Amino acid sequence: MLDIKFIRENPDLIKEAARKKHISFDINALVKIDDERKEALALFENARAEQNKLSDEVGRADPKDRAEMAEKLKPLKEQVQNAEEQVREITKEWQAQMLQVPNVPDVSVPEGGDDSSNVEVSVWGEKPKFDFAPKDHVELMQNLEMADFEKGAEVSGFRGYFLKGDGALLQFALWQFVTEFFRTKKSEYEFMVVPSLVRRETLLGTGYLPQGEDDLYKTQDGEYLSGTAEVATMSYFSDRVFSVSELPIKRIAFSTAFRREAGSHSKDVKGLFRVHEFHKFEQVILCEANHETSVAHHEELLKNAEELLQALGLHYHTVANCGGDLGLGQVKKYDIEAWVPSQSSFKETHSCSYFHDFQSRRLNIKYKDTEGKSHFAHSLNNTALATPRILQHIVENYQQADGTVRVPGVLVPYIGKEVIGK
RNA sequence: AGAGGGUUCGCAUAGUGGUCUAGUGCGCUUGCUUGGAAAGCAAGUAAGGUGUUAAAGCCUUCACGGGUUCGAAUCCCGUACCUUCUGCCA
Repeated sequence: MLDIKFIRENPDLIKEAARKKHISFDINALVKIDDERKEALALFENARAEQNKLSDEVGRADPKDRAEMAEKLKPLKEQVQNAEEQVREITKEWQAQMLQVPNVPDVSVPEGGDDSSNVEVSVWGEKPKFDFAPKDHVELMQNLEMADFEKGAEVSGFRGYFLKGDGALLQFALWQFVTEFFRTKKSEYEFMVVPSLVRRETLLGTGYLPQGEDDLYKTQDGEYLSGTAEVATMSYFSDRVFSVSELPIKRIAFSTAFRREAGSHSKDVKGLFRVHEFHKFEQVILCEANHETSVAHHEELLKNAEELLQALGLHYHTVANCGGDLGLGQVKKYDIEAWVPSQSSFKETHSCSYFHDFQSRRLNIKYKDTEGKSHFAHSLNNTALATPRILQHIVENYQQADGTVRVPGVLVPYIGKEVIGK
């Protein structure tokens, strides 16, 4: 959500934002309906003021005169009701359109319609060299009895999986590793375990709805299963007014995550990369409403994720996502993609975005500055670690000729062995 | 899941149809007082919209959404949430 005043004052910015994000949005229609809304509002407010005044007079009058006076006000009542109805209808349409307004992407966001236009901004590490044909993670993990995909599909459905034995242990090890990482090295991030079962408002607030309806599971009671801990974590702070001294607020939140993956039927159909149910540690920051502050925290979130991947010894690169690959509310996004030998390509492990006040307007998250003036906070988030996805990267990069898998050094203490499969 | 109770200005409360323009206490801010503080006294103490050079004014908000009425915090209906009891349950 953007400020309607800002939208009206900067129509060209909004048009340019829609173009760059490859979203169709008619700003003229919005301005027109906003004019109508103001007009209807003025009409209603004037009628209401008149009604308030006259009704008040009835109240002050001698009781025996009241009935007669009240009778005369009946036409006015009808007028007020009509005016109010008018406002209600226009506002409904106005709100629907306001939810479609794209946030303005940063000038540094590359042009492009989809992820093929994302631009590499940095690379870390090198491709592992194999003197044998590397296997994919499905084969490796099945051979090592770390996962069962057949039974997964049978029990859970398409994209279902079981982790077992060392596969399950590896996931737990990653959770412990990332927990220790934040506890000891990033202690300003407070831990949270947050719900995945969330109400519609939370998804509207974070910007996943109304556009992402198809990607979300919904319960028969009307709640949704969230696709990321960001949703509940951000919503935790909704309707709050912070003092500026409390900012920035940093959280590392864990939850199960659910995604329908509608429209991805032919993509990544095998294995752990794209599943319906997974777990994620998510970094979330709320900070002062200042572009430079947002950018600084964006870089910080990126760096945290990079430190984790470096500790795990995974070769990765970072891309700046192009306009068409940004969500409605995102100002800028970096994806981190780590190397997958079986596909000779980088595959996403992290997604790092900032939103300016797009989310906090919808969620009503404010703070008061030192002068007591209130502002909507800025928000940002980045994956810290998502499992089981990253198991693919680990087992493939750490595989050996005999089909065994070395355990990254930082995980050895949590698994109690250096090689899986011996 | 069923039955009951509840939701009011930061907190606690008052308020069952018309000066509620939401009272009071606490808290907070400022001033007076004081050597300084406390106490006391006084004043102030929400958010959003509209409007304006600025303001005044006006509108909305007593969980949310409808309704009744000239007029709703107050009456009616629905929903959400909290809570108690019962049921179920890891």
